Amino acid sequence: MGESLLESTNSRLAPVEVEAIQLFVQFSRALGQPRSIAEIYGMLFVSHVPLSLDDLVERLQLSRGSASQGLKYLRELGAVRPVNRPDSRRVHYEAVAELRNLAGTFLHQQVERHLGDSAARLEKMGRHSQALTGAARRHALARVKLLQSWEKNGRQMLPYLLKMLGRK
Amino acid sequence: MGESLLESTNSRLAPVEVEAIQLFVQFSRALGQPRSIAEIYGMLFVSHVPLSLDDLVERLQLSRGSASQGLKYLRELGAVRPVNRPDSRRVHYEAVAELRNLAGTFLHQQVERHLGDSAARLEKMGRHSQALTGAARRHALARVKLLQSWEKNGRQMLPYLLKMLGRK
DNA sequence: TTTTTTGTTCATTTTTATTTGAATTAAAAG
DNA sequence: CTTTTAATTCAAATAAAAATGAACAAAAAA
Repeated sequence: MGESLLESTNSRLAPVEVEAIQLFVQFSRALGQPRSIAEIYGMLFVSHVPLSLDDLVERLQLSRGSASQGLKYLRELGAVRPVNRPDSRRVHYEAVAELRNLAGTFLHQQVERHLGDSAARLEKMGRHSQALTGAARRHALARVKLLQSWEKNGRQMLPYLLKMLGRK
Repeated sequence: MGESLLESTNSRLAPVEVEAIQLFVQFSRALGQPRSIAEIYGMLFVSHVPLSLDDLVERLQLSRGSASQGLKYLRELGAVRPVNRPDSRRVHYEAVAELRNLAGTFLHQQVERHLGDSAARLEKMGRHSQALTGAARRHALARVKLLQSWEKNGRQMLPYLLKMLGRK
C-alpha cells in the first residue's frame, strides 16, 4: 500500500500542493466524483507549469491507467487542457480555471445523464394511474401532477442556476 | 438474489408505484444517495395512505435494518413525517411533498458536511505558499486567491440559493 | 411481573465503484 | 522497416458503500 497524501513528510509534494489537492478531493466527495480525478485536477491547479501523464503518475503515486482515464475525463469535461511543448514528445496538461464553464458543463452533463428521460417516465406514470380507482387513483394523479410541476420548475431553474454560476 | 422492482410482473406493486419509485431512484443517483432510501421515499410518495416500517419491508422486499436506517435518514432530513394512527401501535409514515424545505435542508446538510472547513484549509494553503520562491510562489499565491474568491462566491450564493428553495 | 410486539444497532456479507497493470495500439525516432 | 517511447484499454484486483439479519432495547399488553 502506497504512502498517503496525508502524511506530513512527503518529499514529492510541497505542503501547498498537499493542501490544494486535499481541498479538491474534499470537494469531489461532495459531488460524488472519484478521488483520483480530484487529485489530478488539484495537482494541475497548483502547479505553475504543465505536467505530463508520467509527472502525475510519479508525484501522485497512481497507476498509468488511472492517470490516463482521469485525464480523459477531465479533458472531456473541459477542466484540463493539453499543452504541446516543443521540447517534449509527451503531452502536458494544465488546469482550466474558469469556474463558469467548468461548473456549467459539469451540471449539464450530470443532469442529462441522470434526469434525461424523466418526462417520459412521468407520462407513463400518468397512464398507469388511470388503471386505479377511488382514493388511490385520485392520489396517484395528484402526485403525477406535482412531479410534473417539480420537473418543470427544475428545468426552468437550471439555466438560471447556470447563469448564476457564470458570474465571474 | 431477490426479485427486482424492474420486473414487469410484480404483484406487490402497482405499475404506477413501480414507475414512481424508479423515478426517485433515478433522481437519487444524480444526488449520490443510496437506492433503498429513494425506494422508501418513492413508495411513500405514491401511497395514498401512510405506511409502517413493516409495510415497506414487505412491499419493497428490503431488510428491516435498511428500512429502519432509511426512515431515520428521511425523518432527519424532514422528507418523511411520522403519523400516529390510533388503530395501530406501529408508527406510520407519509412523504413530505414540499420541495422547498426538502431541497433546502438537503443542500444545507451536504454543504456543511463536505465543505465546512474549506476556509481554514485555504488559509493554511496561503501560509504554505509563503515558503515557496519565484514563479512557483507567485502562481501558488494567485491560485489561493482564486480559490478564496470561488469560496466567497459560493458562500454568497448559498443563502440566496437556499432562499430560492425556500429555506430561511 | 413476564411475554409479546415494535423498532434500532452494528458486525458481517454483498454489491458497486475505483484502481491497477499487463497487453495493446499509435506514432515518432533511428 | 525496426526499435523505442507514449498513451490507452480492459479484465482482474482492491477498496468503498450499502444491505442484511441476528442480537439487543424499549415499551405496551397480558
